[in-house]
Amino acid sequence: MGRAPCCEKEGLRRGTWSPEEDQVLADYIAQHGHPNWRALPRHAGEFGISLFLSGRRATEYQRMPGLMVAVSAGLLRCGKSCRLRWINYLRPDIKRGNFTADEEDRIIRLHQSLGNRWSAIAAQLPGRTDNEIKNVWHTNLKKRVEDDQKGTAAIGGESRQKSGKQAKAKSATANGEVKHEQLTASPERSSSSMTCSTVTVTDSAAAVSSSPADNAANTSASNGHELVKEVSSAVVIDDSFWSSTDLAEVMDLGALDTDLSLKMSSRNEDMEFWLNILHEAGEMRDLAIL
DNA sequence: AATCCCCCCAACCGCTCAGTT
DNA sequence: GAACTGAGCGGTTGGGGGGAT
Repeated sequence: MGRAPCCEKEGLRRGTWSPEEDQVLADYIAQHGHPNWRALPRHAGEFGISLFLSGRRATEYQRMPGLMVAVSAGLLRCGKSCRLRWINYLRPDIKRGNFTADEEDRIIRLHQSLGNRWSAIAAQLPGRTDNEIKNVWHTNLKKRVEDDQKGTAAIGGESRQKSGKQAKAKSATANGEVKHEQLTASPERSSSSMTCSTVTVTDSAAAVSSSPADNAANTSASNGHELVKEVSSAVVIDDSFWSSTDLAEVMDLGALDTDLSLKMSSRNEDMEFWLNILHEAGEMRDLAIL
């Protein structure tokens, strides 16, 4: 008997995750964890709706219309895709940015002893994912090792440096000029393990937050491609903040500004507007599933 | 300025393994 | 022990950015 697919393929989104999807997923996992990846996409959608109805994500929903669609439709992703996105991208403890020379050397040594067991190698490098290590091996380290084995020391030394193209891209992120694709729901995405890191949030996201935790909640939850475009003035959060703060705590939805619901209550017209969108999006979901 | 081409990396696919019924 | 499910792992791919021409 053939193995059943991990999920229904029809109606599911593929490809790059949108910031809205990231937020739905991160919100849900921060609150509920991920006991069951298979069921997570549906539950995440339901949870997102409850957030909307409670007004806890008022600002985000107003700023990101796509978020409502993403939420109301549920996460139209298979559980496997959600798991991968979380593990490789959204997890709070992921260290982003360049691999240090020490990390690269460790990867090479570990690869010599462990082979292509990327998860085992990743376990020895806190903050690094197996996928990331696998990528850096195939794009950089493998060639370096091969060159070294050929005895071409000069090339080997050269290969330690990123290619000019890559180096430029990385330096851009180190300067806080986060590229469209490279901004992720993980703040460290824009940081380097060797350099400073910055986190940018929009004015609106910062405006509704009265505490550092709230700021972080908005930052963690609302960063995304579109948000970068929208940045008019950045709020910079130091690396130390992220390293000392647990995302689950940061994203404790109960800790969000309690005045938010009051703010929402003064926007009954907006609520009605969004409920209409919710309704329409629900119909869209039904169509997608069909 | 336009086009080509290389390279990076996020994400998908298919498989295995472990747990459950 | 068989059947099935879900999680995790490693290989692979394709989109897109950016340098080269």
